[in-house]
Amino acid sequence: MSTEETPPAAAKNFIEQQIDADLAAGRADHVHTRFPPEPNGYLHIGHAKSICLNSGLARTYGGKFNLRFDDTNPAKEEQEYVDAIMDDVRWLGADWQDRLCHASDYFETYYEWAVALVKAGHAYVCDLTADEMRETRGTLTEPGTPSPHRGRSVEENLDLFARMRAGEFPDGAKTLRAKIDMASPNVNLRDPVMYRIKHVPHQRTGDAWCLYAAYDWAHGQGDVMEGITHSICTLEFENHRPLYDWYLTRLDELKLLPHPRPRQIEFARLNLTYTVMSKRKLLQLVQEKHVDGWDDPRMPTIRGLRRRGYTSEAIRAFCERIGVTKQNSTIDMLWLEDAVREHLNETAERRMAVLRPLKVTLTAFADGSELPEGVIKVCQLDNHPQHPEQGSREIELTRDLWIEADDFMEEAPKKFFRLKPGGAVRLRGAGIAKCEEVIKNAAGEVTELRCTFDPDTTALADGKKVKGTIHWVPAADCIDAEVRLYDHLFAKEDPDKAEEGKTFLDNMNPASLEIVVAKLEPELADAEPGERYQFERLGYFFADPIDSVDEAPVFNRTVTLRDAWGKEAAK
RNA sequence: AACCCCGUAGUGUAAUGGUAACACCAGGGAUUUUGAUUCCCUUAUUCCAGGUUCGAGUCCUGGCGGGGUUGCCA
Repeated sequence: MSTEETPPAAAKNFIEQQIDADLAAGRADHVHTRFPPEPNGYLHIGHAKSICLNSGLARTYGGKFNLRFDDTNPAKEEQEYVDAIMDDVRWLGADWQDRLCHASDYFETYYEWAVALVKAGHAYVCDLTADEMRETRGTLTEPGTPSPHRGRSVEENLDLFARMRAGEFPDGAKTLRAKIDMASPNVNLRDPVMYRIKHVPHQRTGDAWCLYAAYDWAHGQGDVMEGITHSICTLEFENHRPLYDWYLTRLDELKLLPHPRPRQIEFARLNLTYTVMSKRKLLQLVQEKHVDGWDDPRMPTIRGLRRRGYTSEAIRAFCERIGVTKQNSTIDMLWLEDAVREHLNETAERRMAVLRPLKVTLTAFADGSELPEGVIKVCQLDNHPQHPEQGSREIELTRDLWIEADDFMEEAPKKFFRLKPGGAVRLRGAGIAKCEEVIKNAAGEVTELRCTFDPDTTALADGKKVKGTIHWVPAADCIDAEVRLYDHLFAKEDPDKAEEGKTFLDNMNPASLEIVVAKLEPELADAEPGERYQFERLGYFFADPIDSVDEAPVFNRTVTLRDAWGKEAAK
């Protein structure tokens, strides 16, 4: 038996605590959650937080999780988004099993319930235009004034509502409104609109309806149709909760609810540094072509992150780590990057690649003896130093090599452990190279290094230890490949904090993408699209699944390695 | 301005009336054929003022600060 202590139970977030309380008090006897996207855009990392939260809650409590499309506004919604959303939710690992739901599945029930509310005197048909309604709603400090149609008889309301459904009136001519309180300090309760007329075909119901439910008169109703117990949403819906509850209470009084009443709980949405999260801005970036589409690897969309090379494990770990509260906060992008580094450090095989090549010619052995014509040494490189079971591969060292231009400095500071004139460095897995000569072109730029080579990898002939190790590829036996180096899309932590007269677009990072033609070790010619590698000392790279072709992979940099030297050098 | 929500190390979160803590970041050190990984150490925290209580980060009142809300969007 081990004497390990049992790990402390993970601290519960406030939602879990409330669920515990509901369970203990008998307000619920199980947990059923849902993720309710509107199919009018692509999912982003903020949605991932909600998906992980909702599906995670179901898993933790042995409950169920639904995917429900909140498709109540056909003017904005498209099938393209539906397909992409399902694919992304599935990729994230959330499982809705056989419960793929749509608000549009309940349109008939919503309508029947609305009729019941009309009959009970809780709703009325209003002829006010949108402008008139705004004018009579009052302000935050002043009460609104009742609509002149507020007192219509039940019979008249029923007749008008039926004719609304029948398509007798043009868009915007009439609405169905809940009769609540025009003087409520909560504006949402000032006779909110339940139905508006839109003669727009719906992607699922076609021309069946010209009447569409507003969010508030749909969401809680969808929840209760599906037996949702805990309806989790973001903070901006907090002021809607009284309305959410009001509708459910009226329906409950009329004994119409098929399931116990769900409970709405709000949490703070995710904000991340160096990016924007609003659907509107993301759409703008795509439409105005500031990025190459929704799946541009710089986008915070799930599709962008996938194309960047992020793993769903990393995103789930990130969502777990950031916690759930009601406090508005902005998470440092470092947390996301760390999560993917952590996962890829464990799983990605290592390879060598040179992003900015500098020619190196080996001229002789360190003892002065002559180098062989072809292969000097067959080097064994571990695919994963921490996991030897992942095997190794061979790279043939020849006289002509490429090394990273950054790994040589003519006038190097004392702490620079790489190559410098007269200095020595270890070529990873090969041996030690000593820089004997620096060749320059007419412009004075370094074009080649001539080095002697010692196949002993540990120390110099004089016994001095070699501190630095650099990566390299053989010049004759490497492949050229396009590599895309991505950085933050925005140069400012908070892109929305723009100067007077400027917008978030002015804060875009001009260096968010750099494309280089890199020299890759021969093994990488066989990289399959979608594979991830660590290019040693550089970062994690993802073989682009769209642009890679046979024998010619294209790599996207997912994230760099942590770089202590970079920090030191920046000082 | 009215209503609602939120204020705990730099950041993100715990502590549920009983010794303020964890992770990341930062700084320092060890190991290392990736300046990576791994390991060790260090710094620093309850917005303010009253009140209740033996005892308050926690409860109450007031202030201050931040966010949300005035779509026939969700």
